[in-house]
Amino acid sequence: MTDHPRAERRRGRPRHTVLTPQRITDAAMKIIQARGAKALTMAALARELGVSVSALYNHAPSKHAVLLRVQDRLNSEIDCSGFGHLPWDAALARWARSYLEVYARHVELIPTMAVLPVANAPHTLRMYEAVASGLVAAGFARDEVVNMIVVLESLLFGSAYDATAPGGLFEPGELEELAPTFTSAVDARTGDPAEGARQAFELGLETLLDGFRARLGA
Amino acid sequence: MTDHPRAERRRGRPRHTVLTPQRITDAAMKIIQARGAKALTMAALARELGVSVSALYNHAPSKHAVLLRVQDRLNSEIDCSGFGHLPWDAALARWARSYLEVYARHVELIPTMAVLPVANAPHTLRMYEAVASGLVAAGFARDEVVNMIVVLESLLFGSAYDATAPGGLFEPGELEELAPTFTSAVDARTGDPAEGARQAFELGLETLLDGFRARLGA
DNA sequence: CGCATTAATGAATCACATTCATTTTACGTG
DNA sequence: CACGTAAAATGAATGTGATTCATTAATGCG
Repeated sequence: MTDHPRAERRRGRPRHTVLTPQRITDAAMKIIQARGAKALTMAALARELGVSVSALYNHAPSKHAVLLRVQDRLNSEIDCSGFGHLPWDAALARWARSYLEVYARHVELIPTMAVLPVANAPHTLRMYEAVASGLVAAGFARDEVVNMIVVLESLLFGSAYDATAPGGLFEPGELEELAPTFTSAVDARTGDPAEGARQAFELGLETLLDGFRARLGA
Repeated sequence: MTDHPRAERRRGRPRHTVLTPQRITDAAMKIIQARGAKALTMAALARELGVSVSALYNHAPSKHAVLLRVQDRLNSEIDCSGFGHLPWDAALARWARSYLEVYARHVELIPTMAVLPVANAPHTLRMYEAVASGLVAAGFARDEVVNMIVVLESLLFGSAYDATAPGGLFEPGELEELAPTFTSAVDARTGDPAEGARQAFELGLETLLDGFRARLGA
């Protein structure tokens, strides 16, 4: 009983080998990827890690805190590689498309994520730094940069919602005759909801990029 | 016992006088306005109406259904009066600003609202009809109209989130030195978070309107 | 009047997050 | 090596909400 079977390799401070922020986040991501965000309960997380539920609360003050770490992990997947290599608008477009892709996979997290403070989220901060310095280097005014990011993120979150909305989000149903023009506009849209959402996103993105380019000239 | 004390005025089908969709929605709105969306529980709703919780389930299949009715009520407050009177872009701007105003008052509802199907929501449908016919009358292609609406709504929901986000959404905290450019961009922003959000919304709105005008020319 | 339908009720049930008192474990020190 | 301490882990509550269900009351219709 003086030594235990597993995990006593490296000297120094092994301490808690099971419940580390890393592993908790790993397990949370695993659950989300396998069974969706709804399946991420503290009980499921504990089971995944082979500990009791209450043990988690020694390492994370709340489920919300766990979600913040998950978000930072997610944000690290967003492609910021364009900034510094491509022209600012191409880099921004790549970033936005990648961002959409990541979040469209986890729409249920958006309500949590969208209100999340940036503090103590290193990957998130690194991402914003890449975008902000790309834009500043391109010549945008410092006080515009954050607003540009907010606008693009808004478009993005909205499109991500739309992308995974249950098929007939815009189907007027029985009240069709109340809204003939709108109904015909909906019918004129493409059938695949994900494709429709992507088109809306592209419309918004390109329109915004045009506007930003124009603004940079002035 | 052949007649009861209250509410037996009009002939025809008075039936259930207490729990009608109207009154349930009224009570829900009252609670939300008084104590916020978090306070809207089935228990609170039942208490407000003076009935038991389970009684509600005879008139609404779920809380979600109640929220859908609330949303339709909210949407009826959005100002669509510009369409038909003003130029399309002015009408669209008025609509979008009013929309933002309404939802910025109830951010907690957005996650529910944003995924809500339009079917069986008469006011919502009336609103979309006004916008869609305004745009079609202005000369936009039918298959663009819905995407334009989606884009504006995305911007709008995003800004509404941002508008009520806890003060330092973008404050980098301890990790400031990781993101110097971003930090200075955040500092260059206006102090009041609601004002900052409004500015972001205006930036997006005006940029989009410019783009839409250009698109109409081509 | 009697029956069928609809409303309303209170008492479960279920799913979660979170708290707490207590025990277990690990580790450095005397 | 024993021991004390602090961190880690535990299981058993607790609390909050939504939702279900069997039962009872009322109401309108033939």
